[in-house]
Amino acid sequence: MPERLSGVLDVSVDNVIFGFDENILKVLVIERKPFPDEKKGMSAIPGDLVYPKESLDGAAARVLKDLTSLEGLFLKQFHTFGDPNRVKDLKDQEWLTNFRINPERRVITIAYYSLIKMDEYQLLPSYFAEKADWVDVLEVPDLAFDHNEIVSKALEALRHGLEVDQIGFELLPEKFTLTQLQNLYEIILDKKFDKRNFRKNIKKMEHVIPLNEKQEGVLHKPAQLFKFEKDV
Amino acid sequence: MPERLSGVLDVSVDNVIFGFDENILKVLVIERKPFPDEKKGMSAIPGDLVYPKESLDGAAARVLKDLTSLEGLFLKQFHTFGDPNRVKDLKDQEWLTNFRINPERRVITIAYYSLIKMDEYQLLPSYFAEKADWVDVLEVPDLAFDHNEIVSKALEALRHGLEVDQIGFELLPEKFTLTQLQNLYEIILDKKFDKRNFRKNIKKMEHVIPLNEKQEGVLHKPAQLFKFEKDV
DNA sequence: TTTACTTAGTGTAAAAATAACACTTATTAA
DNA sequence: TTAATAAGTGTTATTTTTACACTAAGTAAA
Repeated sequence: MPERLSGVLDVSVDNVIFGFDENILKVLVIERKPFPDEKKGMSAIPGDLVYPKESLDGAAARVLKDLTSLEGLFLKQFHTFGDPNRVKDLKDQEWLTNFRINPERRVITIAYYSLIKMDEYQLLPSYFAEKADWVDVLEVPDLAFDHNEIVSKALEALRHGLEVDQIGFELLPEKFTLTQLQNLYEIILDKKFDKRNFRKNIKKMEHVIPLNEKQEGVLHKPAQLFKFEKDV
Repeated sequence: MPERLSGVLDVSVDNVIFGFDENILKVLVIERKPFPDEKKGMSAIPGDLVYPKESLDGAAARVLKDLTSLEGLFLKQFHTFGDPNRVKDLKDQEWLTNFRINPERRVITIAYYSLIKMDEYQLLPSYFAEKADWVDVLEVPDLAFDHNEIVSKALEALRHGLEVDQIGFELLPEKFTLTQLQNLYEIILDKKFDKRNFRKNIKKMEHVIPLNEKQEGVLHKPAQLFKFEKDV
């Protein structure tokens, strides 16, 4: 009978939150409290251990709320990371010693991503996080553990998800213009589209519905507004 | 400071192994040893707890080998299942009581799938598995825990993977005919293709290489053989 | 009231990809 | 020689994708 072990691994969730704004795509990183002899805490993405009785999706939502105050996001699981040597850095080990009951214990982590409109949410750092901040997706700093790898896999998953699952509409104002929508696609996919062809494609989507309203307060020809209808 | 718990979850891996044969797609299920008062052990897909020092991919491979003797498969992680109530069935609980050190402990499981040629592998059940058998993918029996859900998600992932990642060529003999290849696609995707159009598409794939050889021993016009070249 | 500025909005033609379709060919066995 | 079987092959119509440039509607300033 093979060796049988129990309870020697910890399970965490980590969230890669992408923030979208008219012109840019960012990632949410938190900064840990520094140690007494440190200038600046290490940066990381918001994640923490899963409680014994909660679902993974639930844990992801709770942890995110605890660390950043963000709630109500659509969090999509995309990969589980479990390299036994995920914690290579000395600083990371030190941090674990201070904040975990079993710092030496191996942790596997289930990673989620989400995409939100930056300006609709306020980031309020918590007990654990010195601050929570947006960083450009192309200039992600050195992060704790294997978080840089997690972020880059999340970006792949996000791009894939935008095309396949039509995530993304949540990011726009309730009433949006086609130019705003095109912007969103271009920024996330890092790719330009032809205006006319883009609009032709959108017109095929049944859940993008034209409204009898126009943009107001702009100093040029006002655009028609559209809304997104979830269930068709 | 929020409650912080450690070591209260177990981590397992589960493998959904699809077996392909000229005409059919099957799934590998194992049958557990029955209890003394049972006629027949419950069926399940091969999975077990992860050891403290092994990678997840490594655990998936080891567990699979232990339970079925299959080795050297390409195992692809596709989802992690962690519902706190994964174990609903009374029989499942009973089984855990007999075979796990901490039977009441919640288990999250990282699921993998693979696809192999059935006739190239021999299934040898192990200590834990009464037998290991192939069942038609359309007639999967009631399985332990949430294994039915895992299998159906795996099938989705497989179909997606066949088109996107060109998994699938491992399934064919080293030298194969285009009809065999078409068969494989048709069975896995459960969909018919036009012979001529299919062949046109294959000719675009640089890694499918025609050989100067023909099929032998068939009682009809022998087909040209092709091979699959991994790195282009 | 005219002009300048800004972004919205629109159609067409060429090119590429996909879909539909049926007969001839090479081999073996009787 | 014939019958049986699966292999192999091209063309045309349809659909999808791409490339491309001017006019329209509103605001603000002269």
